[in-house]
Amino acid sequence: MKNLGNDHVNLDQKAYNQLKSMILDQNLKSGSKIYQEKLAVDLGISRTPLVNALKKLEQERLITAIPRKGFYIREFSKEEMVNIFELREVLEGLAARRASLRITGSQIKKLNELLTGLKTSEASGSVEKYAKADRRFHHFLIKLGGDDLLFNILETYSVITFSYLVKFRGGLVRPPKETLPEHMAIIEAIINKDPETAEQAARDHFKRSREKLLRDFKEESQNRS
Amino acid sequence: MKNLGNDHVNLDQKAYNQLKSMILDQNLKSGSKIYQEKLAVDLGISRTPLVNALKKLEQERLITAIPRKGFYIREFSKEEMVNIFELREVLEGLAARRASLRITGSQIKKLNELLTGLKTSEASGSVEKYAKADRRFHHFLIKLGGDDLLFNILETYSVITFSYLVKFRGGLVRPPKETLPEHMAIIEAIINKDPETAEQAARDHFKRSREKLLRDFKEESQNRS
DNA sequence: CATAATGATTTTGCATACAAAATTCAATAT
DNA sequence: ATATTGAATTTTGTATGCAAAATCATTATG
Repeated sequence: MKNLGNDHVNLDQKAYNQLKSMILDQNLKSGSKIYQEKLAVDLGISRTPLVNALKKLEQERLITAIPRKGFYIREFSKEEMVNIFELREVLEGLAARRASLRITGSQIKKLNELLTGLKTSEASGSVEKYAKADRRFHHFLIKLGGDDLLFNILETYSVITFSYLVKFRGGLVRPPKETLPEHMAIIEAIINKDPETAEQAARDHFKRSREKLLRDFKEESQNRS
Repeated sequence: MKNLGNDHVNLDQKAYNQLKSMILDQNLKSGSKIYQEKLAVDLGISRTPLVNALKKLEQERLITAIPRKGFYIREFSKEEMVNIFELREVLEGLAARRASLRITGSQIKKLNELLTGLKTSEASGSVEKYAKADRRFHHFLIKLGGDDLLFNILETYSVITFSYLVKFRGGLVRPPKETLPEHMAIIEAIINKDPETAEQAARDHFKRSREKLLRDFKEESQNRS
């Protein structure tokens, strides 16, 4: 029944993981307030580890804390999303550069498999499938090129991007037809172990998405007036 | 109506600030263990807000947590420092780019004042003074070009860099004579509102420091064998 | 002697208690 | 009907209590 023995289960971590999925799955809706006592009971823990997890997520910006009022699921503004794309532009550029310098044979194989995944899901016409393959690709890229530090930062911002896109865009900023060649360019440069090209390709990819997002936002606000 | 009555002092925040200065001033020496009960009493608070502050500093990487063992003041390896410089290279590059696009007249004035500060302290021959002016300059730069997000990340890593350099290098990676012209180039590009040049100048600055650091580390390990 | 075993002490992880602040809600005044 | 007040209730911030794990000191064993 209970997990006795040496492997100690850390409640902070457990709460953190659960909350994170709940936020991403929209089980906790953005803008809504956290009722600590109730949520703690729901999760089967006390307020202590719950609040620890909330504070951690606050630092990751998935949650907002208002002193003496409580914790709220974060809502991201358009400006913030553009800023996050700008950040990912330079950081994932760095990850691509580093990846090209470090990649091994088996990792090249894995990268090619991910590319195949992107291609077949593009061909299948399912945007959702492509979005998933896209996330897998970026995740592998930052794992490849990121040390602990870089990986942690990028992972956080990828999660935010993802949660925003799923909610407001159906998962993608631009159509697969447009981004597939860009993904191929990044992969190619990494496999060729060409750091400059890899960084530039990754940056271009994000820059285009950021610019598209910005255009869409402008258009939106025009249509509204 | 303003949210008045806000003289509420948050113990988490208080503990966080105090711990951070204690770490930077080497009052808590790197590698040493935190004795929660004792430290809490010293700070005049209970373990709860102390542990909250420790967890926050853990996320900022100034502290390491080992489950079931405790919190320890972090020691930075050489590899990590090089990685941090790499990060700052792309992030402060971004900050410089953004700064050049947004800078106002009064900020230009301030920037020129900081430049004067760098020049006079270089002329004075005091490395310590120059190191301080250097920090003020970088701090202003990331404030200028950083949105909330970018500023927070950069601030954290600047603090780490600073604490490392003070401990192991007397405050600087390279002599003022070498870095002063680079600082001037960054400032000039920002004032000229030239984003590409500003980003490149900031990146070059960090790249050179990173390479110098790397060379020194290599030399060190050779001398040791 | 070194090392293993044992018991005592300290420390951590977590739940809980409780005062102070915030919020809700009913009652009353405008 | 709306605004105001002021209990009653909820929620937060923080301290404290306590079991389980880790560490330390001491003695026992090869």
